Amino acid sequence: MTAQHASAPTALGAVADGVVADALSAPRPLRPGVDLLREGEATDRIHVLTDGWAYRYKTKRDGVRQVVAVLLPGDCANLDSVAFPRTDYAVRALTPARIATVRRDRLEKLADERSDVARALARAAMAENAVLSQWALRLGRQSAIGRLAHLLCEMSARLGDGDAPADRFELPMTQELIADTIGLTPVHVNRTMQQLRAGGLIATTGRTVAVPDQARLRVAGEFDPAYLHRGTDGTADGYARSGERARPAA
Amino acid sequence: MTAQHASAPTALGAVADGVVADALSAPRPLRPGVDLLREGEATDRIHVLTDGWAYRYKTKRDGVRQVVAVLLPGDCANLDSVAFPRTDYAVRALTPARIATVRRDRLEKLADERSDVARALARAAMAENAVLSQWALRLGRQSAIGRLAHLLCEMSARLGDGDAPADRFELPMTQELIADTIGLTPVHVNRTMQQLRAGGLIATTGRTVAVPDQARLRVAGEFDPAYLHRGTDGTADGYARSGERARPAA
DNA sequence: CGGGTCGTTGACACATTTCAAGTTTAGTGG
DNA sequence: CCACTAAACTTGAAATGTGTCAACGACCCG
Repeated sequence: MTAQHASAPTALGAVADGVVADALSAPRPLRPGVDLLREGEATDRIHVLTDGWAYRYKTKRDGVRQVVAVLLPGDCANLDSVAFPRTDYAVRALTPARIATVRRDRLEKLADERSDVARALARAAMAENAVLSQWALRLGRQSAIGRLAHLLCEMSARLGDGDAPADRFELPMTQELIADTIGLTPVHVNRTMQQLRAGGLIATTGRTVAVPDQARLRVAGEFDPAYLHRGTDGTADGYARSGERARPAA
Repeated sequence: MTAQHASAPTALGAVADGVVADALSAPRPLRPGVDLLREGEATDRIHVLTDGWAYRYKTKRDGVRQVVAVLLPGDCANLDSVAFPRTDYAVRALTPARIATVRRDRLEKLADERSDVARALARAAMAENAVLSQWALRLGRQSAIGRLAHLLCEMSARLGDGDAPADRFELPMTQELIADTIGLTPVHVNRTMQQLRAGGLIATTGRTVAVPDQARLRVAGEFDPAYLHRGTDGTADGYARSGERARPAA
């Protein structure tokens, strides 16, 4: 990796990673709870999280929130600002974090000159798409316990190493934030979490989550990591899928 | 427009439109209820809907569905197949439809040669992202009546002309499909629809929906069309936003 | 030690689902 | 053009998952 500042590979993928990473500014620290971007705000920079956790969220006029992405180091906070300068979401640090940036015009120029950069941008956007679609399924059609299990599976997978999910990880999200992520009430998240604990699906100590049996948690959350697109990457995408088929057409 | 076959502009935007449209195959007809793509299937083609309606959906093992996109003429069925050959959703025709395709390798080549094509792909993916985020907010945090109103606003806006939403339009979706789109039960969609009718927010005759007062429906659905990114486009994005701000940090 | 955030509990309200009929509409063949 | 069928839409009553309200407890940090 030829990165100048960033300490983790970005979500842009191997090829374009070096090029873009070199263009990133030195990371700037951000305190927990502080907004990196506000809803409806215009920005001329693309922000990459290099350390810590952050999240992207949308707010209704009554103040109710929905988290639409949990960001880990390497993730891009506002990828779509490449195309649409004005964000329709806010981004907030969850833990102490560090943020590197590239100016949009610089990234546009890079994308113009190097097609692999442009394609990496497209690819990253499409990967986010897959995650958001999965969240839609979860929010629209899964029970409280299923949604929570699914979220925990996702975090475990993302925090894990390659294909191996983390069997034990720090989850700095408060129950309120989890609620805003899976579309529930904080109280109900609490109760649902107790169900998972009672069922032996997870164990918690402070903010550490332990997953004794990934398989069981995945069943509970109906989780299949394919949508995260973290496999042996490249353009080919090495997941064995079960050839499920849709309901016959009427 | 220099399109060879496609009769409508694609979602790729003005610049790349011509180039890509020229590469599209002649549209092939598709009967309602037939799957264009199945979940987990690999494909080497990008499909563009040229006529009719279609939808993208995901299915849980128990058969429960969630629609993750409603496709109108010009929309791309599987944009992300550019990066990930295997789709994690299915696509099905809702009305008699027609589909044009480009081979992935051909599109990749185009994207490599012409950075405006690559950027149009990225832009299209990011636009889908914005819609999916909005859907997440809707599914996670809106009441039944709000979700339905929001969906109707969205369809009205998309079917309208430029900035002007359609005050009257055909909605070929069954109540069951609407239910699968907004994460409700068909019965409840029915009842919710009656509420909207009773409140004078919509009027229906067969599958024609009339919206007597867009403003009122938009209030009910907490709808702001900005996320659709259909304004005076280009890279600059001409929406006036209200400078809302997030809740103070802590 | 004090104040605040976060987690936990209980009792209750309510939106939405479920189940189980009908009724209307649209399509098809005689 | 009518009879027949299946799909779509409606309706009602009862079950239930999740939300709401309100309080208390645990922990952390200054």
